[in-house]
Amino acid sequence: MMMISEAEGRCCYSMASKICMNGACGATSSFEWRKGWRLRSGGFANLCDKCGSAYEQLVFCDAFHSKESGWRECNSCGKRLHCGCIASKYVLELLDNGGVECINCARSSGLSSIPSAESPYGFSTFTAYNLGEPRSTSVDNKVDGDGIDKRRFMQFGKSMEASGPSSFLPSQNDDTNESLGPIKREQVMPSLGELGSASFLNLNQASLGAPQSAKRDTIGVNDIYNSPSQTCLNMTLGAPSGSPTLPLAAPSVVDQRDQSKPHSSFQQGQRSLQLLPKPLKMGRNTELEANKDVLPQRRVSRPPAEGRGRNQLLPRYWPRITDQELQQISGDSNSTIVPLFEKVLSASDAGRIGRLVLPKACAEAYFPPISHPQGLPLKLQDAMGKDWVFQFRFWPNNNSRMYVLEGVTPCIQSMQLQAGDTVIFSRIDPERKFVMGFRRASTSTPLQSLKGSMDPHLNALSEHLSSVDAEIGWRKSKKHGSRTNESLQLQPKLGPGRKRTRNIGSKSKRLLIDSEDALELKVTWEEAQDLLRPPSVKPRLIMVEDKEFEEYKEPPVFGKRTIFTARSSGGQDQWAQCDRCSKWRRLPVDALLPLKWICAENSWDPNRSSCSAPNEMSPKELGNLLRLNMENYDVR
DNA sequence: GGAGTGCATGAATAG
DNA sequence: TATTCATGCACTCCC
Repeated sequence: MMMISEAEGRCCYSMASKICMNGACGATSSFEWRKGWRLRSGGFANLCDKCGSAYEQLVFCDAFHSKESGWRECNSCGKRLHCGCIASKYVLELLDNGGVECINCARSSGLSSIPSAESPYGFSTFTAYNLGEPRSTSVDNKVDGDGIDKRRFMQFGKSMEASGPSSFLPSQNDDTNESLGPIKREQVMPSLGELGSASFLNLNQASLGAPQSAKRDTIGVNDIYNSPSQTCLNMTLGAPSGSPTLPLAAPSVVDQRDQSKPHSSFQQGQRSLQLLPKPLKMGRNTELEANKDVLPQRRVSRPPAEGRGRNQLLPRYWPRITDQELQQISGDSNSTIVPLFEKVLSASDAGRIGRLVLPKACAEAYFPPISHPQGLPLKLQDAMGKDWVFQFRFWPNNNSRMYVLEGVTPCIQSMQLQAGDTVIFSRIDPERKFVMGFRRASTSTPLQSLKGSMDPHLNALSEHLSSVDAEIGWRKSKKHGSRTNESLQLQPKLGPGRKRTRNIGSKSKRLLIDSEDALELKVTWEEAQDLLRPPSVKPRLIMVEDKEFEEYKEPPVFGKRTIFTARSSGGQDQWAQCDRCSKWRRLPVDALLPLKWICAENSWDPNRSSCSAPNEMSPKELGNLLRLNMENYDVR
């Protein structure tokens, strides 16, 4: 057994991974390094079970690996330090020129931005090692910017992937080093201070050939944090600008495999699609399908591409965005928009109380870990490009946590959101900026409204989504175009928040809103009116709160949307599109169709009661006709 | 008295 | 059965 270099330190929680030095083997073995453990005088390295070669030890901080991960050389003293996580800010200072200085040099030169206040977490010192040059064993025999064999990381990633996220999230329990047992998310959330200490681990790569070369630099970390409450998490992270602000946390974890295999969000989406459940049913899908040329893809839920424990996210929180949109949004830009999760606003969320309850799994997967109920300020950009700072915090709840964003009322109001609308949390990479889009409940067409944003990417997203909105052909008449005042007026007497909730259905909202099947019915009142085909009996007109309603003895039924055209000779025709072949068929004006209708059901015109029958008009004529009449689209 | 805060409760859901 | 999460509600603060 080989002795790993002497080290001492404390760790929040971390995954120590041993990777076989034998490139042909590449086996990985990992063990958990738990908070409070101290490593002294080796004992971790041993021989690979697979091939007998010595392991190289990597200490792997699960929580905060960033894209800056890698070996960096101090501009001043030349010391090479492993910058493996955000917390390594405290051993490395980013310089304006993109370089780094070790903290000692930075302090000597007065450049260090790291405050000297006492850490509230009681960590006094930790030990950093100058481990010399990391060896390259990468496939291309080249030390890349990370300085760590990418292939190995990929293998490591595979190993991690295979074992699942929870398998490399050891317990954070201070009190015991006993068998880990089931790991609760709560237990693996490091405190800020813990994260600070975690940086040590990323410095602690022992080199087989020269463990004796390790020089010790004792660096105080009792000055890492002033106080958690003073720490504002700017989600615009990763900019190597040398900004003096402390990048105290990453907005989300970037898996090593994600780093080693960079891919666009579109690609992520492609990958994710393989995991998709049944496509989301949307109201009007019949028409949308029939218009494949204008809407090639359905809006489907996709599992988020990254994040701690993303695999545990419930599908209801999967962001719904099409690959086409992602591709176009990503476009030629170097930036990619990574949809993280979305949430349908509850009455509480949208109410004046100003608290938006975050799904626990999402909060823990994508937002910075917090260990104190007071949480952290979290900066997000809204749909208009305006920055907001919310308090991201949690409440203890039944041995668990309840995560909330506090202070969201102004933002919610500025976006004119209400219960039932969907807030979509995304991230723009590589800027790693969190953005908050939304989709109105009043329309199932994409309305992640980001128009007017100062951010070109947001604008691109906005423009695109808006165009998709138009392209979908889900015509909004003028009376539908804006947020439907009528639909709002359905609840005019109800104040915000709780009382309206009763109408929404309280807990049953999960059925009413979140169910993908139910989304088929997720339309505004006015849109619903358009979809209703009242029986051909004369309604009785009644007045409810100054609104005129038609009352029928029999319930209306959903029918297929058709269009009506005026003949030059007078009279009207009704046109319906076959759900199978997409051809338009002329029907009697009084024909009532079921929601799904195909040519074979065209009992009015035997010559066109088959999908193989040609269109009645040339495509051009039909197009003109439809275009003309779409403007006055009359749905019955 | 209204607004804000923090925890408790219990229905819905997942495992 | 455990967990999640929407919401109720008691308490405190402030005008």
